[in-house]
Amino acid sequence: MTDPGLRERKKQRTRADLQRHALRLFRDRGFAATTVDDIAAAAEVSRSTFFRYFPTKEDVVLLDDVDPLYEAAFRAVPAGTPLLEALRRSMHTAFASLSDEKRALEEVRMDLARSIPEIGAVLRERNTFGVDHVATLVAEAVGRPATDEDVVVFAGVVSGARLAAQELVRRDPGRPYIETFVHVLGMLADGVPLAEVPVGT
Amino acid sequence: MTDPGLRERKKQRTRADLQRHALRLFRDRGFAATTVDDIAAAAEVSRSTFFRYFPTKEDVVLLDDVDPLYEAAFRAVPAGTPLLEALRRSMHTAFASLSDEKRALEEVRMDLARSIPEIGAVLRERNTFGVDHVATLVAEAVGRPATDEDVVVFAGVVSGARLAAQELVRRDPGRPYIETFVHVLGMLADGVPLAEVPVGT
DNA sequence: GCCTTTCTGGGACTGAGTCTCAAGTGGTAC
DNA sequence: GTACCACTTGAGACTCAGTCCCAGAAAGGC
Repeated sequence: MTDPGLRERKKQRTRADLQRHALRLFRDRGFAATTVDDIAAAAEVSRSTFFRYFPTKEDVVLLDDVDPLYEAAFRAVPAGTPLLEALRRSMHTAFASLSDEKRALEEVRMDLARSIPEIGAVLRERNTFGVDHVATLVAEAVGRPATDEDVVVFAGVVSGARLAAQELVRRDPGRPYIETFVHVLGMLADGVPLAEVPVGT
Repeated sequence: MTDPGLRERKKQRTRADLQRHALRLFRDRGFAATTVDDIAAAAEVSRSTFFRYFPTKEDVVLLDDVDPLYEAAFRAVPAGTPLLEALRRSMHTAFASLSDEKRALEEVRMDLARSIPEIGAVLRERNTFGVDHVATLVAEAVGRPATDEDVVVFAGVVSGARLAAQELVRRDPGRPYIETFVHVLGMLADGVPLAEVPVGT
């Protein structure tokens, strides 16, 4: 927590500049039509520098200081709360604590994730809500190994809930993503919907 | 169903050749170390031709004649079967009906999906078990619109179950993928595991 | 001020993916 | 069989993502 030093501050600023300009360009011209050269030029650094900060063009969308908040909120839920409810509540409180600026950035990221499939895929992969990440978190919370079958399946269901939320937003744009996710998690508390409904006419 | 004609047969053979050689090269040298030129050369066609058959290098892994079988099996489940059980059973029967050759091809595809993240992501995206695809299928089976919230959430859970199965296989290589998936679907019939377990020590 | 460490810019290189055009091959009608 | 049409292929040029390397600039410690 000591003074970061000039060098470190410059790096943080360069990284933030690159992301800011990149997201703006993606939004205005589209992802494919924006080249890395364009982004580097807009941020007034060289192409080389771009790739030093972000391994790929997709990664610039992934830079994220929101995910840690969800995690912290989850760990802060009082002991004794049922697992699914704990997850649902931590999503809610973490999102409520975001600044307007962060929330706007989050919106753009989500838009891109929805409109550009590759980005959506990468985002899901590396996000807080990837299966193995949730499994690790949950394992810690309930005091079981992360290899436990129940833990992994629970984590899978949570990831699935997120996929469902994204799909619902995709079909009804304008619907707020986080609230939808929270809502879906609530639905699952009553068991898997439709599981017992008979198929056929 | 009439005679496909020489032209059509040639195309099918070229497509199959490209996939066969590509998967072999991927397995032997790795995905990144195999260039499209290598694949085209092995299949004795030009680079241009490769891209006429497959839009990207990843897509060559996705060519799939197995998915339709799952779908057909699902539609063939007797009316009245509970939805989750119907899905579980159709997975089982469809996989049992595969020829040894197809099953081996399926193995290689699954290996690649597991070891190369980008492929895994694309596979999940376009697979039979993508959320919107399952939602469409389920909507038809239970006679509800595909936009129904319950339908989408159910579809999300099924996709999540598949993610969990993949994760379990990843942590315990050698475990058969399809059987694991079927097993996970069975677990969900009793509700979401751990949902009510309290968090904290 | 000087020396070391770290960061940047420039340029060369590989490979994916797109496009265009000319030549080849299957289908078909006579 | 042959002549014509539609479709398919091969070749080459081009753009852009991503990697590598090296020389010079900037920051930190003394």
